[in-house]
Amino acid sequence: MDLLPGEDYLRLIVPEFPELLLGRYRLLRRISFAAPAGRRSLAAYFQVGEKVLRRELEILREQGLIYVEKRGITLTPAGEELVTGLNPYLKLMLGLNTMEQELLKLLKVKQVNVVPGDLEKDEVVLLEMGRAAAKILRECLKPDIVLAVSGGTSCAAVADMLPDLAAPPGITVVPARGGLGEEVDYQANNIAAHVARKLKTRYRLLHLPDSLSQETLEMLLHEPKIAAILERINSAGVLLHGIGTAEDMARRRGAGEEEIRMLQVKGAVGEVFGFFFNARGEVVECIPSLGLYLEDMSNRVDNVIVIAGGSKKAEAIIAVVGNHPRDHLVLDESAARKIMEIGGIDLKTVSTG
Amino acid sequence: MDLLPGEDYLRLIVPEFPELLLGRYRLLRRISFAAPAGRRSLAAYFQVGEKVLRRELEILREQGLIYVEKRGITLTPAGEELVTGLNPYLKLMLGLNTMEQELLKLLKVKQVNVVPGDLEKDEVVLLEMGRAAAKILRECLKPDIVLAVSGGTSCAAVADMLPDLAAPPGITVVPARGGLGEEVDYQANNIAAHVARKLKTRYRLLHLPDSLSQETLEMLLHEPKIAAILERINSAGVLLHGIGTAEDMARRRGAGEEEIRMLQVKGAVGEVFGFFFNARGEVVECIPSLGLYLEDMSNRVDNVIVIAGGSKKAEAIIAVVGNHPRDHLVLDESAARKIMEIGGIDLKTVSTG
DNA sequence: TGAAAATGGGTCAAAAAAAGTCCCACAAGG
DNA sequence: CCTTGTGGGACTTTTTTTGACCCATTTTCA
Repeated sequence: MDLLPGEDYLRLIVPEFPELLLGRYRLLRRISFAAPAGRRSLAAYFQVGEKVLRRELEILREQGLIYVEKRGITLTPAGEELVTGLNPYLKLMLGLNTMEQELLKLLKVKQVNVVPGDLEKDEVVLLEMGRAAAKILRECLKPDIVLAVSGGTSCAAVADMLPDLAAPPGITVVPARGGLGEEVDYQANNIAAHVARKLKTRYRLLHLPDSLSQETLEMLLHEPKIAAILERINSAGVLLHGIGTAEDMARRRGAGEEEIRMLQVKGAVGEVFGFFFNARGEVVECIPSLGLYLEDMSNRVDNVIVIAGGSKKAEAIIAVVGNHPRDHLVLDESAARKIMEIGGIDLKTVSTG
Repeated sequence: MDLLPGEDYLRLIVPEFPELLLGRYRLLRRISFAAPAGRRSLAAYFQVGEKVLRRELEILREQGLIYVEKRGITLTPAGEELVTGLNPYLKLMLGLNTMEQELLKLLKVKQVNVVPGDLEKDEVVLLEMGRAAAKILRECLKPDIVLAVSGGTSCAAVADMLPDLAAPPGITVVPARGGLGEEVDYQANNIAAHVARKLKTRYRLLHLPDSLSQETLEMLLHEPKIAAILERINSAGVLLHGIGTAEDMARRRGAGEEEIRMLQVKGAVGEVFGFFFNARGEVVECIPSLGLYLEDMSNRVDNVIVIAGGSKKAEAIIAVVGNHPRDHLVLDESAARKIMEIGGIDLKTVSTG
């Protein structure tokens, strides 16, 4: 008779517990980000009847976790504390801790952080991931280093969730690579600036037109100002980047059907600031631009933080993080599960909606 | 924002959880002791509709915790493991651990063990207490010592729950005191024999008629055989005894109304093998008999284990254990709560039915 | 400033789930 | 062999849940 962890006992004897816990946690989390949230909008968000939501809210109100006022629903201080403080226990309950252990073995990474939920079903998960990555990022920052950030919604979320508290002095924030044809909100330049503002430190941008020819790039490379910035970028001590699926990123950057088919033929599954990888982690294509030289990056950058979520990115994450050493990986539960599935490891844990 | 223990978080966000957990735990515990148990008899036991119980059983069956067969309901191995293994987590959840801490401060005792539930409402609790005390008892046993046990239902439960596994060699089990007019099943002699059989060791009994005069006792004292046994008893290295309320014990031993009124006048609240105590722990009356000399007992006995349950015994427990050093105290949740209430300490914990 | 939209609260009927109450076939024990 | 207790099934009644409203108020945006 070996003693299982108490969480397993709880799940055995009260099987409806994870459902209740998760449902309310997601509700509180949503309120936390969407406050003041309306009853109807919440019901619409969770695709659930208005009355069932009302009952849940009633319970939360009785527990003193939410204020429910004319203007909407807000978290009480107790609710705020709960939604942040519950996280480690929730991870334990969902078996995410053991999942993190497994991912450590599976990938070339020193630390894994799985946040509960599915980014594709609940956008709040992205912000939670951002919060987690932001915490790690702050711990990596040391005086006088260069922090390089990539574009994408994930990194934007990190910037959003960074508390605006001054970082160690002398830090410079730069984009990892410039001119990749992203939407402006998710451009590396924009995010670098955003992060720098939050950290109350300086930044340097790399403004490049999209899709330049190789010759033009060569010429730009000799421009003193650009060369100076590139040098800064390539002396980065911390790198924060997201990972995209090859197809999505190609489309988002305006590739034609022909190019996408070429990528498929070449076996591209993942993308990191303009470089496309196949499943073995080899660069099979890249968008012409300037920035970090990916080839030997892992040797020079002290801390590489990767953030990516959603089950559709599982393959891409394996391709990149499974073949290139990284220090920190932040992902969501659905991506983690998918990676485990592809990796042939199955855990008997509760599934999250 | 201080981090509360996770259990408090769980109670906040899923307030119906303790109810579910406790209900099913009690159900499993009952099945464990009453197996094979019938659906109707269980419903009658818990004073609950047959259908509600049927639904609970359905859930437990789905979880693989019970076998439900024609002959009745039995625990599966998983169920057995759960009902024993869940205990520490349950105590944590109910705040019994903190309660134990408080009782340690309040009473003169080195170790406290509070078992969940109310002995007066659920007889199974007595057996759980017996199990807990039995475990402690075994740990106290060393070769060649004398173990003295008192009478009462609580000590009988300890004997019942002792696994019949050979104890260290040379142990002698004796009754703490003889001839107190108890019902035969709960007489110290009987329990001593029962315990000895379980421990596969020898025992010596002290057969005395009830209610003897002081002169007769003096004479018996000089009988060589009796003197020899008394010497054994007073060399006890381990003492296990229960505690009774003064009134109950007086009645059970056939006292008249007049005597009971006298006890009340003298302020007797508790009783330990024939000695009646007032609230300050002073002996105010005793049933004439032979056995352990209570006065200096605490000086000579290495380990004194006390077992008592039920809220009505709270006063008696305080009187005895609050004034005389004891080593181990096993009690039930209801007694513990009542003691805390009398002691002026209120914990905000969930109440158990 | 004013209208439109969104808020919580309340109500009421329909629907679903739960609960109470049987009876039945079967197995065990005296 | 019969009595007693067992689980399972079926049925009705009751309770709860749910969905779909409307209302008064507040907020928001033009």
